[in-house]
Amino acid sequence: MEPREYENAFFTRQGFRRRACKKCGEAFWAQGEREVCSETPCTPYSFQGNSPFRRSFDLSSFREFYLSFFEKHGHTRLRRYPVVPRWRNDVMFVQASIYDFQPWVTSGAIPPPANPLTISQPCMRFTDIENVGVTGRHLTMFEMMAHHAFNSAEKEVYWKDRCIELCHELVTSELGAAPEEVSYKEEAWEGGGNLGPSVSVGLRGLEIATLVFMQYIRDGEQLKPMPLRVVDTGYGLERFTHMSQGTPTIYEAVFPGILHDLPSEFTLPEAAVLCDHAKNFLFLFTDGIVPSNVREGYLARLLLRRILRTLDKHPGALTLPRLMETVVRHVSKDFPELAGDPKGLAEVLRVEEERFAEALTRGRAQVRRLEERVRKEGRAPNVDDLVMIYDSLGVTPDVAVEELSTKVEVPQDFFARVTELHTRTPTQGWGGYGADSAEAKVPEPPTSVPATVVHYHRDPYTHQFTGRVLWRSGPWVILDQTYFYPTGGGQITDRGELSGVPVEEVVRHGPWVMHKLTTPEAPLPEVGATSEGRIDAPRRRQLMQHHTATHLLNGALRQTLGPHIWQAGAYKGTEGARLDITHWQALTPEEIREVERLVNRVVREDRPVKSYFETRSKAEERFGFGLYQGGAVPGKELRIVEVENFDVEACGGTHCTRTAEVGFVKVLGTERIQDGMVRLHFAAGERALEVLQEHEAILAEASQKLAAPVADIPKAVDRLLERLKEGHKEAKAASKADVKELAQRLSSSPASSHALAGGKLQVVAAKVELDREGLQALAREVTSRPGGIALLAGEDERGAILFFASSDPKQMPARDLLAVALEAWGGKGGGNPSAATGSGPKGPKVQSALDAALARARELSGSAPP
RNA sequence: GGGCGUGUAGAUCAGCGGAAGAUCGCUGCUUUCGCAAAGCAGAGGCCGUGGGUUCAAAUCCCACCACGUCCA
Repeated sequence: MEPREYENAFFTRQGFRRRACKKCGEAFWAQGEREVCSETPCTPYSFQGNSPFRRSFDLSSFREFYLSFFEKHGHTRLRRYPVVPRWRNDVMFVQASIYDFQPWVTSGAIPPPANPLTISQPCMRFTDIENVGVTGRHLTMFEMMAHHAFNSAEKEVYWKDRCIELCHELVTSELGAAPEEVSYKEEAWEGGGNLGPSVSVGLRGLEIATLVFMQYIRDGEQLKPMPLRVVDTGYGLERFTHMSQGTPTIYEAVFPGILHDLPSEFTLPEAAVLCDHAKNFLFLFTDGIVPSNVREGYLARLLLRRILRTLDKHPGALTLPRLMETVVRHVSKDFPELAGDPKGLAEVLRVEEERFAEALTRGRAQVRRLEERVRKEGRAPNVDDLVMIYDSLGVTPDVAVEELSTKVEVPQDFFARVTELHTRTPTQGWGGYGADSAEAKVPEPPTSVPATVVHYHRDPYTHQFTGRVLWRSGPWVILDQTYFYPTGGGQITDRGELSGVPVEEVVRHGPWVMHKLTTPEAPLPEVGATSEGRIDAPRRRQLMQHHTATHLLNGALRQTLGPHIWQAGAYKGTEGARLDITHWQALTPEEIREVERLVNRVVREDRPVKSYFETRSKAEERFGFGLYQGGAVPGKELRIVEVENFDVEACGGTHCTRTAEVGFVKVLGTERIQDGMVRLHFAAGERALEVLQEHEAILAEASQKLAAPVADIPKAVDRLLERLKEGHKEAKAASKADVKELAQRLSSSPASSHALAGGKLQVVAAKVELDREGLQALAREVTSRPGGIALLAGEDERGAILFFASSDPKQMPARDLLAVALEAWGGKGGGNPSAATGSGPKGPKVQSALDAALARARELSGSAPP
């Protein structure tokens, strides 16, 4: 960034001068004669016990102080957004206040909810998790206070000078810091393909805020100006609070109430982990994260497990539920929603604690076994083993060392070694959202084509209409208006016809709804002429029923299982629909029945389903962020779908206008698609009836085949299985008896039985009609007698098989006998002294192989041939 | 989303190319007034699923499924 990027009217007016820090050499702006910047290490930490501010704040009072300051200066105050950004798929958590407005607002797609605005946004940053409590200032969760302004050609709100002026006024005249102590350090900022100048605000060795001016789009080496210039600021609420109190660490300032209420065993480094992680988990849980072994859920689980390990350091002093109760009591004063699901919270904690205990017991046992295995290899367990133990068993090195009988030093860089094992995947850019595969194939219409007017929201029942053709490219057609619903929000496309030509797919692309004809070359009215549209009505009706049923089911699940239920995904097709929800264990049959009863009761009550547009901020104000069940919806206005007194969601789909139209809802099955997530398959309306009819037909068929009434099918199957098992047993016993008898016959027949070594050995050599398994059973029978030697030949589809076994492997090794036979025969094989097997071609040579083996046996026993 | 680990008797696991094992539990018998215990005998296995390699696969290779775990 060029130095002139930092020049502004405020700096000039107030006599700020640009200079290089005498210590770090970096450029900063300040008043007075400062020679070094005000950040660590150039300026040491110097506010503990000596705050630069006039008064002392806690989190609550500073937040209020900040927000009302900016309100006073023309900003609109916004409520916090969820810490889980369901409106984008490139990040798991909100990590800065600007995330709330990306990508739709920052890209200019929709206007900001207010402009300028101010907010205090809870943010998650898990990178510092190891440092919590250790450094005295790290947290995994903090609130980023911010004031944002979005400047466009139409509306200039404010830019660098006013932004810095507001910041400076807040820190100096409002809070009381000496103006010459504050430094504004230059820092080029870049992220997500955008960049611009930025200053970090330093005071007494602490960076307390960052002011970013997003201004350019990177296009290779070139910088292009952004159409929307964004003032993006971030003020650390916890840091300001810390500074205002001047406490030794940030934790005393941020968690005074919780720290006070903890048992005295837990002092600072450990207590900080408890406070920070519990508070963080509470936000995650409230905003819809359920512990799991992947993605966001894994981090929620990690927090809980770190808490449990910390609690274990003082056994009996404090339990997880008690800790969480304390944290809820304190934190919910400012965020009442955190106390909204005490039952669910208690249940998830119980399940997680149980799972952790199990994992630990299993892990410890496996560590002991691993040590034994390693010992057999003739070495002692080493650090690599510990890394492996942690990585794949989840047993931390300190626990593993307890289990091992030999001492292993855990190196400082242990966790770095673990990280090294995992190859880094490149972080995803901004291209991810909104670009589904269907859209990628769509041709780009010229921008002169007017946006499509859509009617399916207002009127989902009209199936015939006329529209003027505005544009066409191959199979793709844009009309001035349409009733066709394009694929979106988990609801699949409408089908139908345009002027008699079948329409196979409809997609939304930017401002247009594009209809795809099945035949690209089909004749259609000229551009400018009108075309008759006809929508496949039964299909649309089924999709509407499935979509409304999804909302009913979602509402019923939340009512039955608790407010932690969030929609994690959904699909509405014609054959059926599915809904994925966040939940920590599989649904029980009784829970499913209860949900079904509730859903169908709401259907019978024939409640109105209202859909209407509402401004985003008003809707959020009225219904909260639970609106975003289906992910974020673009637009200044949200389309609200409201099932009276039951469920409210922001949704762009086509819906029944009364619940009775859904007809009937049946859950067809559930599965745990991953830890912390349950999928429900269901059907509604006509399709539900069809499915039940299919099931009935299947039952009827089963009933007929079993010759039992439907009600007796389970009993009939039980009997059948019992009989099958008995039959199996009998067959096994019979074949065992057969083999026994065969062995008896062979060994008493002079043609196949040969006494050697003066009768101490009995060789049974014979060709039988048995496969490999049969030969083995027979050989076992022969060798179970003292001195028994089996030289058996049999066959399967692929050829002849030899199976030799010996009860006296020392004198009469089966492998050696087989070797002789193979030589005479030309087959392949091998084995050990007590058993050997070979295979080769069928034919007379098999007999000579047996003869050769028998001759060899005679030699070995010292018996002369007859 | 990616890496690693684990799937063998009801349970916990061993075996890791040559004829499926141990411990606990279960059943029966002996002993006892009865219980516990001991002794003896026995039942119980598609060695996760599907391919492949091999004379021979629980064992080696590939794919999939399930569970666990770590990292983004």
